[in-house]
Amino acid sequence: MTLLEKTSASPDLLTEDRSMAIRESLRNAIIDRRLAPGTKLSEAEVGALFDVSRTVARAALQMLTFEGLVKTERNRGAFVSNPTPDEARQIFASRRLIEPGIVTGAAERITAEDIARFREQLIEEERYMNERGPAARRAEIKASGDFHLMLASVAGNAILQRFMDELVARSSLVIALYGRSGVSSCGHSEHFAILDLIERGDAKRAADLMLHHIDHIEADLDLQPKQGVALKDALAIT
Amino acid sequence: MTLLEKTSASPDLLTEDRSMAIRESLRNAIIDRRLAPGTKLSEAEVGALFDVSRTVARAALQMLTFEGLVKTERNRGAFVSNPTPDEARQIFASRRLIEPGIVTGAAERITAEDIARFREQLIEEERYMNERGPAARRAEIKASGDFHLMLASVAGNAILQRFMDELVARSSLVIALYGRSGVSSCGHSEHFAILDLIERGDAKRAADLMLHHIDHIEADLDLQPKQGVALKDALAIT
DNA sequence: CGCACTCAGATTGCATACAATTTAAACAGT
DNA sequence: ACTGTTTAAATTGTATGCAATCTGAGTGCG
Repeated sequence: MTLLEKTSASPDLLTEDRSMAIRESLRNAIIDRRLAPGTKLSEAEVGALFDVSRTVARAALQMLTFEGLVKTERNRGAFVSNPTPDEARQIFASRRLIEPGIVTGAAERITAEDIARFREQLIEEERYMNERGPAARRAEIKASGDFHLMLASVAGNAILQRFMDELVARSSLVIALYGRSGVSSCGHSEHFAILDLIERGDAKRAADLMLHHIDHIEADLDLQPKQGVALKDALAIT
Repeated sequence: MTLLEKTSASPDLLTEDRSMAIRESLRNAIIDRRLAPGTKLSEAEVGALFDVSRTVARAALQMLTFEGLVKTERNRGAFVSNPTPDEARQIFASRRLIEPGIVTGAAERITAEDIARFREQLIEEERYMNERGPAARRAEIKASGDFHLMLASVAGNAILQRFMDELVARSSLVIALYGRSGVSSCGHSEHFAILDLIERGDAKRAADLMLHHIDHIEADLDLQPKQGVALKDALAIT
């Protein structure tokens, strides 16, 4: 566990919810892979890092467990999730159901200012795409997810927004684990195209394209159930 | 807070997760309205009822807060959720996106034994429908929700199943709050029809009917935003 | 040399103690 | 009487202590 920005960001109203802040910080660390899947998150360690008691650290870990970013085993502790290929498929199946609805919802309610903000976001995403190195790659995955989250936030359904929060976060984990290549080179242009269709008010086509977009993301994954027979095979070979 | 079955049910493996058991128990109490919306759930009281410390009670309340069945305000405590009409609409909008997918998933994977179980469940539901009294009404709402949950469980997507758990629970609250009449007299026959279509393998029509079914449930609600202008109006009148 | 066992260290589960905050009740002033 | 203030009770937020459990190194035995 190395560098975690302690989010001294907003000392205002939100600040007085420390377990939430820790959750946010760990969440970010997980989704852009500063914390690798399988990493143990001991209560004492997390508490020490953020200068709180185990009680608060524990609460944060519980929340992350609920969102599926962390798996806890009784009497053993909390670990960064290591999604299986099957879980990955379920994540994307869920997104295929929800995101077209998000898009049509967003198309109805989006404003000109929203669109401007989206364009900015997409340009930033493009910047990361053209950079090299693992840091840029992580930032790219994060930014790519943020597009979907922004869409969810303008769709005006808090419940779906929360579901998407979870799904996008877990997708980032999956992409980092199973991603094949220069991931979103194609995905990025699709973001632009989706935004254009929404701007034009063509919700139907935008939703369709979103479906394809999700297909493309999943198609770029290498979801072989390697672990399932690993032991048997290993024994058979030796 | 009156009678909460202490679920002495399974003293076996599952037993060693007390906060989970408490969550389950409170959850049931909330969705069939033994705990009315707005009721305060103090940590000490919950702890005393289940004979655990505040720590464990608190964890249970945190989980319920995450699923939206309970709202907690900082330094004030936890209260049974009192969903607004707007939240209600969001809940049903979410279900409209997810449940057709659940149905098609279930249609692919359902077995003959599953179908038999479903039939049993529907018959039990019918029994409650024909009884009188608030207890039967509560049982009816619960059983009606269980049909949707069983569908989700055979669809084979753990994530969607969890989402449905939350949505169905919150729907029960909404129906109890805003329900107009002999709620699911129509809804029930639709359950049968949906099951029949699934059995025949006609996933498309089953999904369509599910959509209509959700529409019918929501149509039976009285979602006037009464509170929004209540104060202003009250002042204007006097 | 390998295997099982034991025991110490570390970590989680839970209860409890204390500090911070809210609530409402008593009280005083007008 | 009524309003505003003060004060005490109750409740939540957080830290910490103890018991239960797990892990792994060391040890003894085959």
